[in-house]
Formats: sequence, structure tokens, C-alpha cells
Amino acid sequence: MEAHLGYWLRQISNHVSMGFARKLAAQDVTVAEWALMRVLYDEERLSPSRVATRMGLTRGAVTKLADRLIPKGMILRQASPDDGRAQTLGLTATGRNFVPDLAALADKNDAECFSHLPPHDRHALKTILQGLARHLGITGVATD
Amino acid sequence: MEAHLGYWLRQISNHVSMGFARKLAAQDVTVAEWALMRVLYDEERLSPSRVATRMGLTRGAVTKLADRLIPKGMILRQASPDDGRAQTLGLTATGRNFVPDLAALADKNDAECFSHLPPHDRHALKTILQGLARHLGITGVATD
DNA sequence: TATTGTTATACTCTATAACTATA
DNA sequence: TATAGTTATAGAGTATAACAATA
Repeated sequence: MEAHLGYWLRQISNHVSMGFARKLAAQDVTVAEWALMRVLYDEERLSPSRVATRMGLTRGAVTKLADRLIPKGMILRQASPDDGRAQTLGLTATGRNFVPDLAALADKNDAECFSHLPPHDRHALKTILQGLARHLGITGVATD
Repeated sequence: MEAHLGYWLRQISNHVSMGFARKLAAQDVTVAEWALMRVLYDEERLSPSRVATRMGLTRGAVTKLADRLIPKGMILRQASPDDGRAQTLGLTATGRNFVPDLAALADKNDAECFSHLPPHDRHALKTILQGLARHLGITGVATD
């Protein structure tokens, strides 16, 4: 009943994410909001369904995130001309300009948490984690 | 703006924790509830304050967890004889007998997620994570 | 006054399921 | 009938702040 890898992973991950969340909060953005913005940054314009698939969320969850980002002026929701049911989500100019600033916060957070690691360990950690993601069938696109 | 270590950590950690949560759910226990039971397993009897410190939670959060575990018959809340303000939390016999079963689920989950890793990688991962915990000042006691 | 614990309230994150409008 | 999206509801997880009882 000693400690498990899953335990240590959770401890560190929570710590790192909380630090990042705090930095984002100073910009009035949550981690989930950032993840959505990051996905849209790569794709210009995506339907909520596709966003949901990429982020591993339900469509309803995406709607709620979008409902928060729209009044903040970060993203736009527009009806698709082709299909009366479909919508598209895309960053506003403001949102698009903001993404690199938020990415810089991710850089900073990563640096604070991991820069003391010897390069060899940092590299090993990333390689092992990426291998695990592949093996465990984690689909998500990088979002921070 | 490539992917960060924090990102991969979160992806893997979420995946591992979700698998564990599913297993615990089949026993009508959540991860947070398990964490509290695990802390009490080591200590016999602890005040909510001390539990909060160990788990990195507020006292209010501990009260809520305890309020769920008590009707499940897993833990007991008793007034301290010494200090009229103080309470103590402790596992019931049922709860105490249950902890090893839940720990076995943690073992199983860990095995499912990590057993395919070469022993060398598994060891490196654990060592690096534990080193990070120490460096980042993560206090928590192992809870899974 | 300080401390212990509980309660009230709020918010994020996420899910499931029902519903609406189209196809 | 099937699909896209939204809405309604719920619950975990957590925090902050107010409060009651006791020290």
C-alpha cells in the first residue's frame, strides 16, 4: 500500500495546474477557457462538435465555455451558411492577439515548475509522458 | 508555443485519475473520499483541522467530505473530551476493513496505466516526480 | 480575542438527458 | 428519423466568509 505513480502524478499535476490557473485568473481566463482558445487558434473556425471531440468534452460543455468567452469578446459564434443547424466558433481579433500572451504565461509556469530539473530529467519526463499518452490512447491536441 | 510539460502532465494525470475514479465509483466512493479515508487509516483519529492540513484542503471542505462518509458508515465524528470545540474523525471498523480493498483498486489502476512501461522508465518517472514534489514543497501524504 | 468546526454561498468543471431546429 | 446545438439539471470539488461555541 505504498504510494503509487498515479498519486505522485496527481500531486504534481495539480500543483502545476493550480499555478497556471492563478496566472490565467489574473487575466480573467480559466484553464478550460484557455484550452478552447488554444484549439481555435490553430483552426480559425470550428463547429462546437469538432471542438468537443478535440478537447474530449461533451457538446454541452463546449456551449458553456463558449457562452463565457463570447461576452469577454474572445470568441465569436456564427451560423453556418451551408447547414441551418450548424454553428462555428472562432477567435475574435482580440482573442487571437491574446493567445500568445496566455501562452507566455504557460511558458512561465512551466519554467517555474520544471526549470530546476536537469535537462536530462526534463527530457526523460516529457518523453515518458508522451509515450504514455500514445499508449493510453489520449487523443487531445496540445492546449498549453 | 509548442506543448509544455504541464500540458502532458495534466493529460496523463487526468486520464489516470479518471480510471481510478471509475473504479472507486463502483464502490460508491470518490477520489477525495478515498484520500480522506487513506489519511485516517494511518492515524486512527485526527481533528478536521489536521486532516485539512495534510490533505491541503480547507476545514470546510473536510467537513463536507466527512458529512458524506459518515452516512456511508465509513467514518465517525466524535467530540473531543479535552476541548469543547474540537472534534475527531476516525474510521469505523467497516471503513478500516474497506481501505485495503480500495488500495487494491489503486494498485490495479496503476498497473493498467503504467505496467507496460519498461521498469527503468517507471522508476525514472517516480523518482523525477518525487523530486519535483520535494522541490515544489508539496506536503501531502501519500493517499493512493 | 483567538481558535475549532460548521454553515452558507458561490463558482468551475463536467456529465446526462431533454429539447429545438434543421436535415 | 438522425444530427447539431442548446438548455436544464445535477453533482464533485473547492474556496471564501460568516457564524457559533468554546478557550
